[in-house]
Amino acid sequence: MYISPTPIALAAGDHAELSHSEATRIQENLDANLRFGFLIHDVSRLRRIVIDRALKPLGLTRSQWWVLAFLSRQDGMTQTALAADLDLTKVAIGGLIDRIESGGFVKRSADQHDARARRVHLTPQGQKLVATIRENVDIVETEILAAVTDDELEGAAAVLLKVKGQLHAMIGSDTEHQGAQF
Amino acid sequence: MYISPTPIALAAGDHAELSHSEATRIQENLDANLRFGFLIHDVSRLRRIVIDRALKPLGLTRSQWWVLAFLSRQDGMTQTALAADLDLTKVAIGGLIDRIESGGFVKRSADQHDARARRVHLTPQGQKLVATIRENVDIVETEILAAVTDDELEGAAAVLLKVKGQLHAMIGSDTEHQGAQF
DNA sequence: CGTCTTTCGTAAACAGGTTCACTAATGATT
DNA sequence: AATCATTAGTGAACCTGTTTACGAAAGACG
Repeated sequence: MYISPTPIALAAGDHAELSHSEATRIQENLDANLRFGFLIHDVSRLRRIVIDRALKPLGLTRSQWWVLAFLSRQDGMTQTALAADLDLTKVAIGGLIDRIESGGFVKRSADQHDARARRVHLTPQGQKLVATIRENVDIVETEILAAVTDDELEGAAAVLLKVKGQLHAMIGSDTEHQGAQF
Repeated sequence: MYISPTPIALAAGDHAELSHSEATRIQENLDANLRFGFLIHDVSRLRRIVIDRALKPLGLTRSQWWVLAFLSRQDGMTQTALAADLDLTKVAIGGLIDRIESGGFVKRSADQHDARARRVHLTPQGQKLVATIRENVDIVETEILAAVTDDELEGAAAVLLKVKGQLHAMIGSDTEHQGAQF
């Protein structure tokens, strides 16, 4: 295992033997990096909570709504196609659709030309719901970002895009698709 | 249920009857907002994947490491205290510690003064591991942010902090604690 | 026409979260 | 001292995701 030459035993509490300025500068950079990671994590988590809470009275979770949203753009997708678009495994999609189907918002049907594939269709009930929910999500999303200006948003988005690109590069070229263009 | 006056039937594909400039301007703002939400979500998800993958050979998950990290700052916390610091429910902490304990990195002990409380201690094995893992996480975190400058990072962090504040306000004053000061 | 490989979906077992309901112990209050 | 509310931790049921393993159908190719 590779061991970093940088002394990081902060947690253990001993960084007394280092030259102050240099050690703290490095440490501060590391901490800034870590803090940014936590910040991302926190914002994402809180956003999830807020949106889920807004959706709860409508009887759907955010993941389930997300599936419906994709289906409303292209009805009758196969589960594999959905999995690719939503960046989930086929197994995860399978379970998700199980639950949405038991709620009556979606229906599976056999593909005409491929006996393995099962195509997923919105029911009329699902079609009705998806527009309503989209509105609710928009409202919440707008409220979340009410505290920042358009310029700030744009700048932050640009930075996050860079980070996302770097993450993709680290994960490897097998996950190159760009995700939702919603 | 409140229905937004803004026409958002984008998903259904009909926005032809609206005056172009006004409708598209509104729509573009909404889309920008939504895109930002997805971006946050994506970056958070990818970051999770990258860090988990780096930690996997060490035999721990990110959540488990995170518990160890907090314990390394303050050994012998109660589960409830851990739950508050990590922003998890007591149940989640309970299960997490079950798994960490079965890995031998942590040990529960009875509190001397409160028969209900169980204090969680790092084992020597856990102490050894936590420093190593902290290094690995730092390395990965630094690599993730290698593509952006310090200034960009700072600016984006400021925006995210605003968003986080807004999210906290939306969730309510019951979740006011500031989270990790790592 | 047979193999051989790939692809679609599912099952099982697990990690990580949630809420709701419960126990047991503590502490406050009468 | 007896009661009553609060707190610490767990159990059960659920949702969301993973990896691994599999069956069944499709496609490729000698």
